[in-house]
Amino acid sequence: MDIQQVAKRAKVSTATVSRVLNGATNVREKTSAHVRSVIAEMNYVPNTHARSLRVGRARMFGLIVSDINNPFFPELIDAFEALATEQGIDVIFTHTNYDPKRLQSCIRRMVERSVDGIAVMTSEVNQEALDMAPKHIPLVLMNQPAYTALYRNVPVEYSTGFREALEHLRSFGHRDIGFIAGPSTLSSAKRRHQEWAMAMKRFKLPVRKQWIATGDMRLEGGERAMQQLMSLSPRPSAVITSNDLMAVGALQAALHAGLGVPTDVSIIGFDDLPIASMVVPQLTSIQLPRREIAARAFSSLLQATRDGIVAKSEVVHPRLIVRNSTGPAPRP
Amino acid sequence: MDIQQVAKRAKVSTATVSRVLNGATNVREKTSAHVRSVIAEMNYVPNTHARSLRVGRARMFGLIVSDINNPFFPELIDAFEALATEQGIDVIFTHTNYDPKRLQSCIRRMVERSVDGIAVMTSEVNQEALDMAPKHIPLVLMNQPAYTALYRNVPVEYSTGFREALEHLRSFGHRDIGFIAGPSTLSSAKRRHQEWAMAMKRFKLPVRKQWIATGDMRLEGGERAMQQLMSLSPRPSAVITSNDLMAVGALQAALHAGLGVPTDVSIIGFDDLPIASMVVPQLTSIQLPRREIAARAFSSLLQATRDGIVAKSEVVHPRLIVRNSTGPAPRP
DNA sequence: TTGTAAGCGTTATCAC
DNA sequence: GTGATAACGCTTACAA
Repeated sequence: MDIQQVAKRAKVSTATVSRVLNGATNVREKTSAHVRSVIAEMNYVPNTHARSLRVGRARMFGLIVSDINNPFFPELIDAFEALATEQGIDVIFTHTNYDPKRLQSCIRRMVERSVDGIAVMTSEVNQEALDMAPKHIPLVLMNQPAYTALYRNVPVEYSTGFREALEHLRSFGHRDIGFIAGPSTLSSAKRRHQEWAMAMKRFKLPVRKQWIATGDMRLEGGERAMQQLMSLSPRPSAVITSNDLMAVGALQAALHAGLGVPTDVSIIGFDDLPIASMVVPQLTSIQLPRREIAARAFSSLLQATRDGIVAKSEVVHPRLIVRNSTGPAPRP
Repeated sequence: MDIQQVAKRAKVSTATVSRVLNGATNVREKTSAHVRSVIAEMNYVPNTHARSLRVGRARMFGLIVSDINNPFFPELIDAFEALATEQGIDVIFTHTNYDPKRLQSCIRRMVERSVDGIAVMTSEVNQEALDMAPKHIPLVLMNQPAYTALYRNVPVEYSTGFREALEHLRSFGHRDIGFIAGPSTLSSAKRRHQEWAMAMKRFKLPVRKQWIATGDMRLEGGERAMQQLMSLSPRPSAVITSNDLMAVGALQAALHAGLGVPTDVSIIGFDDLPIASMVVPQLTSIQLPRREIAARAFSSLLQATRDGIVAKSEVVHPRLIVRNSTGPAPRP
């Protein structure tokens, strides 16, 4: 079933069918209507491979994330896909499972499909993998300041989030603020740790080594880190964590240790995942606006394919979502 | 950059390059090695559109789910994609947001890309949408007994899960068991409700109308439904819910009402989402084996494309994951 | 406004 | 073993 058969049945040329298919204006309305009816009647569906081969563009974007099982990503994917669909662009999607080798093969496969652009929304990237993409395919990265020279970027200004968090805690009278960091091998975790420390200094709050614990970014890690922090004397009256999963773990550890949240200790997470509003007490969390990140990435790619102009990389700002895991500092 | 240039540079014909690319055996090893080195040197990547156009198959499967934001799906997608990658098959992925109209356009877009098979892993399907796919493209559905005549199917035997759940509760001395159902407009929710009722009858447990409440499949709905059930007298000593989100809501409602879980009331969820093990107490839940569903769907499609034989649709069995939200029935 | 025909990059057939 | 070449289904000059 191809355009020839439609043409024959409609008694026009393939060129005319093609014009109708692509909404060209230089077709008599009567012809167009007739062709459309034949198309419908025959249940004809054009072959995208032939079109892409001919046109050189595929009307397709690649989207790569670290880990679809990480609740951070589904909403990002959703938003990206919605925007793409709106523009008649399909999304071919893969994830790397945090494996740099896989990033490389992901990009390669997308290049083979000659996608028109690739959004690499992983927390880690490496030059070797990015090199798989020829220069004419635009790439956009998520918060990778180190690569802005060669690629588009969606920068995330973590500091805004920490500033809001510390303001919030300070307004409740907290001064003794601990941090549960992620492994320093993860660049995003490292960055969050640094930004927290900088924000603390800016607010002239004491940064004590022993009030910084490290977890594995998972619930259990948060639990253990919190146990450690809560066994100290003096111990922090508030704890900020590097992600929500560890915050949930910290919450459970605190409750388990007989401490009230937020009466004895306040907890702030990072990411604002759906889980944040499902635990009791609901978690105050620094929200990374996932839909906004997706939107910026998408429009950056779209611009690149449309007119080749490099978008100004507008910065995305996290913001604090206040719920019930934060409250006044306990009297000493 | 195409196969011609590689051929010229390697001083062979395009046919030979193509043979090397596709691992044909009838190429002298020396020639093959030479061509491969030229390919590497030139950083040549074959064009999949041209190949698909010529070969007629795209080495690509379509995967459609209801809602990527529903934590049920990411693991399914992950598993499906992993299997596909193993076979050198790409996955083009979309979601319908539970919109039947969107299912139709999703399938249409996949047909345009001439995928080799489509996994429709939505809880709802409709004939009109499925009709978009020509007969030569195999479709596999998830638990849609009504469509098995025309399409492949991954049947899910809900009853196993409910049987295990009721056995578990009965061993704890529970007889008064309530149910929080989903809206009967959702076929999966309806099915779960029916299966629960049938299992109750099989165990000769009393099914009381007032012990069946209805929620919206979301946390809030479970909360309200549980409030309703807990205000009854007598009230059930255990409650099974139609999904985990409502179970979490029910859990919170119970705790909020001053009832201990499981000391005063036991709760069992359905799906075994990640959240089930993150709440306190951790939720006992009927697990739908998502990876297994994905695997069955994938291998069914693969078989269809390989040898056209219709796979026996092996039934998937849910099973009970026992955690801490269930315990002995309270003494009356 | 419509038709003709070349060509996009592969692979498969046939010849050598 | 290797090479020449005709498709695959579409879009787009160019011609009419």
